[in-house]
Amino acid sequence: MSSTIRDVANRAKVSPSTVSAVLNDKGYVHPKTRTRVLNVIRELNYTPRRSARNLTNQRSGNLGFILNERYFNRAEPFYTRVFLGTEFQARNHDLYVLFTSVDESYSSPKQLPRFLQEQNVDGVIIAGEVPDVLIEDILSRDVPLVLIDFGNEDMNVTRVLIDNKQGVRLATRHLIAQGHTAIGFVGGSSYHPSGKERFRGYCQAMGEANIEVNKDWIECSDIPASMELGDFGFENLLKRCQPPSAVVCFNDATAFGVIRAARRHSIKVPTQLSVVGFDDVEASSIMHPPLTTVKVFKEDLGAEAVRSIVDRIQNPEKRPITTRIGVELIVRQSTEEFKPR
Amino acid sequence: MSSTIRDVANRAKVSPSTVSAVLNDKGYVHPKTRTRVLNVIRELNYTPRRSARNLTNQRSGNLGFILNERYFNRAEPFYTRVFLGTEFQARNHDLYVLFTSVDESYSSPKQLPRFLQEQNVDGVIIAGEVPDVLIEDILSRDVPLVLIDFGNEDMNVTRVLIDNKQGVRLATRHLIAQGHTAIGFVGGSSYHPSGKERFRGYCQAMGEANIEVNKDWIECSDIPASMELGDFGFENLLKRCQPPSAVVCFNDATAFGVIRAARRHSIKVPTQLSVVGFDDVEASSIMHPPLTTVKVFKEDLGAEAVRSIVDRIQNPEKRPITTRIGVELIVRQSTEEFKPR
DNA sequence: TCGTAATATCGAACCGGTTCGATAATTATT
DNA sequence: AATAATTATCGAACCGGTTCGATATTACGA
Repeated sequence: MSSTIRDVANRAKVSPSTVSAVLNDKGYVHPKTRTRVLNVIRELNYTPRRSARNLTNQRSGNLGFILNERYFNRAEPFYTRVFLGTEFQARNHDLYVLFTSVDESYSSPKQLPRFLQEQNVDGVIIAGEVPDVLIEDILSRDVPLVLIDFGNEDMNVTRVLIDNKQGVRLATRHLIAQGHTAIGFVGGSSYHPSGKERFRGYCQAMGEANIEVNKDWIECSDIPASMELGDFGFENLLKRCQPPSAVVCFNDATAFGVIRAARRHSIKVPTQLSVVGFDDVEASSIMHPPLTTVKVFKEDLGAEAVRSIVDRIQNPEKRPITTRIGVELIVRQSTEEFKPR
Repeated sequence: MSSTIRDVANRAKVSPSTVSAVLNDKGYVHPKTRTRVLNVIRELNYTPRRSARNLTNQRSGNLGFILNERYFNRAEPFYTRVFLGTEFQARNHDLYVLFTSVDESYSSPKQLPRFLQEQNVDGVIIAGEVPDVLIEDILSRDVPLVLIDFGNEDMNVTRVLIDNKQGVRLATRHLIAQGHTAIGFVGGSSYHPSGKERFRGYCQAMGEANIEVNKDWIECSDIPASMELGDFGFENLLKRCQPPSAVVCFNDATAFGVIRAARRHSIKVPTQLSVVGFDDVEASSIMHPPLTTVKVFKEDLGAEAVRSIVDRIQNPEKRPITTRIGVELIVRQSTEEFKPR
């Protein structure tokens, strides 16, 4: 067995409490004693055991990261990166991140993630959409909670959001600057707050440029954001009207779907149709043509969520706040200057 | 504060040890007492605290999952899924998975992941290539270890591997069945064991069909498996000879690179060049044309690794074993019948 | 009916840290 | 020089479980 604090204490001829004081920089320790203890610590290659620390400190040293089963199964590259961001930042706070998924059908506290039942987390980060009941159940247990890319004002929860409106505004303005005026929008239901915001960004940019929005160009269905959403959406749009010269999409997956549908109709991207996405997932730069998109700093979302949750753990009395993470337009080759036919 | 085992004990008029016996199905407990205790447990909504259990049980209840920083930064969709597989299986064993990355430049035990220093894991899973020293350092600490898709025979470590040879054999045979004979191979260095095995699978399939392998068709460079590998590799190949009619690639990323290079040279995929990948990452089905590839059951790799590590934890004396996870050929549209020009 | 075995429950000790009040030693104050 | 304040160290108790030997009760066999 490896050494304990008492081994160190014996060897350094002090009491365990003194060793503890050295380890945690607490109370009075004579400099001479301190170095003596530190030397023994080095000699024995001693590190306090996590499980022991956790028990006395009445904390678990873990953060929970919850993802909707739907995203989980798809291994959504977006949320994966968000998770990596939390993991990275958690190290700075001497915390670990426990990952789990929660089912769409969540309805009772009995289905709460294991780490909550076992009080094995000091706080929880939820990424993306989950059932509202889950959020309520967590809040009612007085576990610090932070939502990433989800939640609304009246939930009274700390949130870390994407600057959706600004992102789509940038994307739309980019198309306008390229001479496009017939600009469509393919998005999802307005249930998810991001959906609403992104649509607003589109409207705002169009308004700012005094371009009238043709309702036929707008396609919002209730399917979750995905390739299918883009594919069916654009297909639907084509049933109604002539294709616009450019389309703003809810996210990259949607854009891939739009491009697929366009290809089916022999509409060339970007020559006949400019397409812009949102997120900048890995595939976007691999695709042909590489996708013009709004880059979301996914790791930053995660990192900021950890910062927020640590703040909430330390100051539980503080009111919940909302942080927005900036975005950046990445111009690639799925958009080009409008050429009248 | 939430209730403890003593609260339950008091309420049920038994001693804590009896409650513990009920919880763990150990020793003799009268059925009547058992139900009484169980009722109180339900009433108080009691769940034993993880940190307390961990301390007495002298275990952490955690598994460590280590990924090379290189893969980590790219959020490799492959290893992400492997991780998800471990997480999922870990639940069945009442374990949590702690994720971390380790730097390419690892050289000293001081750089060991935090969870090892703090003895916060009962076993470690390493996915993909890492510095050999890291493996040695972990083994020398007597921490159960399982490697996924890495390691060789003389390492004497439990491994979970992909059936690489069979996979590439299937892929190559598929091309041969389509009438191709000029079949190239674009792979990486033979340092990674998978690289070697996949190349062997190609050679074997060619041999079995009595097709002579033209060395010019084979391109192996030392770049890590990536789009660049495929791009440069195919570019190099074209400098040497006429393009083959089909190419087997080390993995999907490599295949994407080959397709990019082919496009640059106006070689149409699949009309003029059939391309087959390996892994079946998400992007492969999104691409145009959708990639024919060898599907690796990534979650199974992770799940099997957890099963192996649990086995190693419980039977440390057992000799390390190697498991192979099967593969499946997924035919999409990046390959088609050979048409002589 | 007695002795032994099986059943049932308990209390104390322990896991490896941290905390905090008690105490001792040193220094400052007047 | 006596007292107060500061510095330094310690020991015991505690966190919330589990373990295990001791003890009490019941069942069984001869």
